[in-house]
Amino acid sequence: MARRSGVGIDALRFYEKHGLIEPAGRTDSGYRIYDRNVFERLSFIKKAQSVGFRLEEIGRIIEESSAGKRPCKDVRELASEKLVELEKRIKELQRYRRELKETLEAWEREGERDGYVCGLIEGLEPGKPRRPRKEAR
Amino acid sequence: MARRSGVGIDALRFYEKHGLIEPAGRTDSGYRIYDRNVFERLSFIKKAQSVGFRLEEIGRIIEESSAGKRPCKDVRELASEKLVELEKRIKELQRYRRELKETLEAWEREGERDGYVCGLIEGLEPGKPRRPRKEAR
DNA sequence: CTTGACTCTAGAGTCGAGTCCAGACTTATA
DNA sequence: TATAAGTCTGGACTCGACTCTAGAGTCAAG
Repeated sequence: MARRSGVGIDALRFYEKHGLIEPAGRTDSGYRIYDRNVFERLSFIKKAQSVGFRLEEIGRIIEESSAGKRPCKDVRELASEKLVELEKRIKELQRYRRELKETLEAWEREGERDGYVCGLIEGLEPGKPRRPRKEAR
Repeated sequence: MARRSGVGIDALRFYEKHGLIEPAGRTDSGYRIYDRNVFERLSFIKKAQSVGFRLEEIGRIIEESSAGKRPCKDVRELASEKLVELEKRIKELQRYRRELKETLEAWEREGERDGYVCGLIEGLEPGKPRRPRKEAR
């Protein structure tokens, strides 16, 4: 399943531990048996992640769904929130991009500038710190 | 200094521990004395962070700078890399936004859809997982 | 029957940028 | 002088989504 889904064996077990998936059964020797449901579940998880849901949220959605509720209402609310967050984040990053680009261009035009450490950076307008993240692989 | 710079006393000490700042001295009782240099250093750090440098990179820049080298060349290289990363990241997020928005609009038009867990999400095209980050405060 | 490639488990480690803690001390105010 | 509020230290903890480790068991091919 790890090979076919491209999810990574440890990730699979991690999902299981957190209630996101459940193998269909075990062999006599204890090996997990996965079926098509799990494959679909994984694809669901990937898609949900790709639009910004955290695993914990995905877990809640799945839970409600198997409890018979239609999770779509909650999903929609969650998704609207995600959208707002996403737009904020994009604006922020675009601001950084603009600043960085302008700075690089100014550098091209002017050569090195004097500054406390490096005029390149000191010439920037003050900005809020940004917390970079590790990228998905 | 924490109050005037808006940096947070623990962050200040964290920077010190990692060689990014250095108090000008100590009082008899051991209290740190900060001066204008530190204030400027902090402002440098904030700006560098805001365009995507990690503390470790900022540290290297400062180090080279105090070793007498002009770090601007390295900074420019680093900055170009940052710009590329930033643009990649923005494109990615824009894709997520588009997908999420379309999905939400489709939901508005069609009402709930059937799906394995929630048609809302299953209707999406496959996408790479995204690792959400904790936002800067 | 051995070798190598796989799986199992529980639990620890990773990344980045801090934040929080306890327990001891210092400084300012009433 | 008592109290409140600040600071000192070193180290542990946080977040999210994995990833890695060790040590043991299993499976297919030669």
